[in-house]
Amino acid sequence: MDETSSLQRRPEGSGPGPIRRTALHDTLVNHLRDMIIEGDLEPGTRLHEGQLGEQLGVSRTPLREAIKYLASEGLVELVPSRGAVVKRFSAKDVKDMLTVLRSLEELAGKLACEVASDNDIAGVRTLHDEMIDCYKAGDRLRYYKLNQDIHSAIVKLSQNASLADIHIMLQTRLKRIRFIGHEGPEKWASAVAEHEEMISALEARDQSRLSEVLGRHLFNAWDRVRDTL
Amino acid sequence: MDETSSLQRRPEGSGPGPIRRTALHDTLVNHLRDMIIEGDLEPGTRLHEGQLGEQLGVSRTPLREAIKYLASEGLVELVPSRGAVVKRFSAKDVKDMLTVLRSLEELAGKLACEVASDNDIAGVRTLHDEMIDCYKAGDRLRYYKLNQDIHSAIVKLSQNASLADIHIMLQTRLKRIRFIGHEGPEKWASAVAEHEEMISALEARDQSRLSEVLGRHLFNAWDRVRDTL
DNA sequence: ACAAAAAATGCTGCATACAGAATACAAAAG
DNA sequence: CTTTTGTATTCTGTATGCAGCATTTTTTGT
Repeated sequence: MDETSSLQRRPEGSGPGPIRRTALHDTLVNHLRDMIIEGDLEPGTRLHEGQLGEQLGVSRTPLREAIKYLASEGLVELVPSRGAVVKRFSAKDVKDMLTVLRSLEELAGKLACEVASDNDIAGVRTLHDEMIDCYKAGDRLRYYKLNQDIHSAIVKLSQNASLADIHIMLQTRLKRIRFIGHEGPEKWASAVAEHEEMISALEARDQSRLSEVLGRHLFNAWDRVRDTL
Repeated sequence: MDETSSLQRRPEGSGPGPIRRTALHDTLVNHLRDMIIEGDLEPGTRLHEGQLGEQLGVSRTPLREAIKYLASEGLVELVPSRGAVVKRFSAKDVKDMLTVLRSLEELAGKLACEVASDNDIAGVRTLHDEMIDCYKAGDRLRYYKLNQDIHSAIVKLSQNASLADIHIMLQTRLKRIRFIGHEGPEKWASAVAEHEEMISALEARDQSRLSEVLGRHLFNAWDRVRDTL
């Protein structure tokens, strides 16, 4: 039982932490989500309850609950009497998602310009500067993460919970795809340029310009991955 | 065991149906969703596994799975060690949802004008005419349902699966609210007028006009329910 | 009589057990 | 050699049982 690592209820006094230990359900959901996003579970793969449960050191019951949760999130598909399989997205699916995402980010941009505080905007600027550093240093992984953080941050500035929810959901579904699409240097440069524009538009609280840039940015993103599908 | 009706696995040869009988999971999810929407389970209510399960004639396991599914849908909230409670939406939450919904419907309108076939548009017209009949007959319940159907139909015309998904999700969350907001005659009339405009814009494939009407329609919808919160 | 501690109750969280469906395999017939 | 049918295995779907946490009630001390 040495290989069945890391997911079961924390054994003992795990630190003096009065920190509310995250429920197993959440842990499982996050873990499975990551496995799907990172490709450990490829699209079309059947989620084998017995095997997967043993592998994670959890019994079938909480595992099934987590799977149902993910099904509602749209990451896996439930087939009656046959369990769950990792959902496969077609090129059109991806394009459709990006279309919606674009619309949502345009909305978020407009709202953010209206309601965000100067302080919040400064926070985004900080993220942006960090990201630029990563770009210069060629640190793709951290760049990628900060990139996403910035988009999420702008959405948060809109102070619309529902918008943020859906945005995260779509981002999650798309993460798998973007994980693949590693664009070349020239496209990367243009993406960075778009980000520069975004920030300055945000700081100027220029609704239409920010909205336009966000839209263009995502449109280009589609252009960057369309071939890889 | 006479009162525990109707949800357990179909007893026997239930018809000669080669129809794939819906899995219990789906049935449960739909049932619980309806109970929440229709107010059988009010916001803040704890979903008592034992009691609820007995009431529905199902054991706790599938019930818990259904609850997790609904949690991901955003209808209930999971509280660690305390089960699930029906989520309560604040006035701002509703406004935020309507803001997003508006943006999505505007997008759907634009797309629909581009890609929908004449046939599909005719189908929406049919629904519309039916709805008008209900309006004239004062049949609020059917009017309400057709109203929603029309909006969903327009979204479907956009042929964007992701858009449709999210739209349904938001509509579901809002159903509870709309269930309450019974507007007066004058507001009802204006809503009908807006629908007239929608249809004619759609038939003319006038993107910007359709988009504008859809947006205005939802804005007014907010105006209609804002006091009731 | 009031406050604090301790016991008791009820519910959730997880694991296990059992039944039914689907699939894979094997044997037999064409 | 192919096809079909019967059987065996495997996995899902559901029920039940047990342990731990939360809350409420009771008891005890001042």
